[in-house]
Amino acid sequence: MMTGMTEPVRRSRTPSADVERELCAAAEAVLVREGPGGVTIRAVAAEAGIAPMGVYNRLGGKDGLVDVLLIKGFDRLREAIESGREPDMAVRLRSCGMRYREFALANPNFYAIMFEDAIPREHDSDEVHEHAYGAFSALVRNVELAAAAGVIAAPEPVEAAQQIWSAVHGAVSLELKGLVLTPDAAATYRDIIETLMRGLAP
Amino acid sequence: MMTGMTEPVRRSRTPSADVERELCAAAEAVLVREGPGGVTIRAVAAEAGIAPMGVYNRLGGKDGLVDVLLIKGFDRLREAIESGREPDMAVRLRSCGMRYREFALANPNFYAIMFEDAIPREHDSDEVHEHAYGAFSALVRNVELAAAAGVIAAPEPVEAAQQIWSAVHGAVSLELKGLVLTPDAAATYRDIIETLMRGLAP
DNA sequence: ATAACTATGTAACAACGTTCTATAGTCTGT
DNA sequence: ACAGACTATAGAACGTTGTTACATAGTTAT
Repeated sequence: MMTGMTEPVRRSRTPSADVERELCAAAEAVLVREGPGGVTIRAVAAEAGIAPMGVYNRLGGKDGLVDVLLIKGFDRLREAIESGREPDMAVRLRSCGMRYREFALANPNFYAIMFEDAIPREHDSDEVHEHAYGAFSALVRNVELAAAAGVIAAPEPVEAAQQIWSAVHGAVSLELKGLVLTPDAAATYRDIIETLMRGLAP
Repeated sequence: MMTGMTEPVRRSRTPSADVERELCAAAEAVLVREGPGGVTIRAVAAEAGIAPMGVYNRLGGKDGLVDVLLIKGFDRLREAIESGREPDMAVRLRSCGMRYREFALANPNFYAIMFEDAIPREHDSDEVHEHAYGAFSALVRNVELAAAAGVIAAPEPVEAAQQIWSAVHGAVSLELKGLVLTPDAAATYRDIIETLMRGLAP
C-alpha cells in the first residue's frame, strides 16, 4: 500500500519519548539548582545522562530547551492564579494577587526566565505565547467574576486585568531584584493590592 | 623627605581620563546600536579604537563597563522624573508617570539593562545602587509634594512612591516585552495612572 | 534479509570573558 | 638631566559557551 513515494510520508517512530521527558526534567532541575545562568546545553545534557547533541535532536537546541521551561512556568503560574475557590469575590481577587507573589518568590528562577529575559532569546515562540496568554486569561476570568459581583468596576475586563497585572508584576519584579525600599515588602505588596481595589472600585 | 619606603605611596597619575570618557561613549554607542547582547568587551574596545585589555585597565572588566552604563541610565531616569515644573501637583504627578514611560520607550536598551538584567551580572555595585536610589528619591519628592498639596494621601511617602513605582515599572516592563494585551498600550498606561490616583486619593 | 533513514557521540568551530607576557611609555628620586 | 622602576598597552592564549560536521550504530520499512 501507499504508492511508491519515497519521501518520508510520516515520522511514525516516536523518538523515545521518555528520553524527552528525562531531558525536560533535567532542564528544570538545572534551572532550579543553578539558576538561569547555569542552564547550558552541556549541563542539561549531563544531568540527563546524554550527549549535548541530544538537546538538538529532541528539543531543537537551546531555544527549544528554554521553550519547554517557559511553558512549564506559565502553566504553573496559571494554576496559581485560577486555584482560588473563595466564595467572596473580593477575597478571591485579593488572594489571587497574593498567590501571584507567592509563585514568584517560590520560583524566582522560573519567574526570571519568564519575565526578565534571564536567558537571552531573540523571540518567543508562538507556543510559549499561547501558554502565557492562558495565564493572563485566568486573571481576566477572576476580574470578570469580581466585576459581576460588583466588587470592582471593569467595563472592559481585559483593561482592568492588564492594570492589575502591571502592578503585581512590577511589585514582584522589583522585590526579586532587591529594589523594594520599604521596610516590609509583604506589607507594601498588600497595600498595592488595596490601592488597586480602591482605584478600581465601582 | 619620605623615609625610604619604596612601595607606591600614591597613584598620582591620572590614566588619560579622555580615553576613559571615549570608552564610556563607545559603550553607550554600542548599547544603543546593537542592544544589550552586543555589548561585548571586544565590540566596545573596537568602537573606542583601543585593545580589549583597555577595558580592564580603565573600567575593571565587563562589570565596570556595565556599571558605567547603569549609572548613566539611572541618572537620566532621575532627570526625567524630576524635570516636572507644573504648578498643579496633580498634573505634575501624572506627567511624572508619563515621563517614566517615555524614558523607557525612548531608551529600551538602557531600561533593559537597568531593570531586566539584560546583561547578566552577579551583584550590582554600591555606586550603581546609589544612583538608582537617587532616581527613586526623585519620585519620593514628587509624592511628598503631591501629598502636601492634598492630591493624594501618603502618610509615608516612601510607601506610596514604592506602590507607584511598582505599577509604572510593571506597565512599561510588560509593554517592552510585547505583553500588553489591550489594543492601546498608551491608553492603558494612562488608565493605570488614574487608577493609582483614585486608589491613593485622600 | 536488505537497504535507507534516523539518532547518537566525538570532535571541531566561532565568539565570548578573562588572563598571561613581552614591550613601550611615563613618572620619580637624586 | 639621567637612571631606574613601575604602569599601561597590544597581542596571543585559555576555558567555556552555543552550534555544526561527520562518521557510526540502531531502527524501520520493504
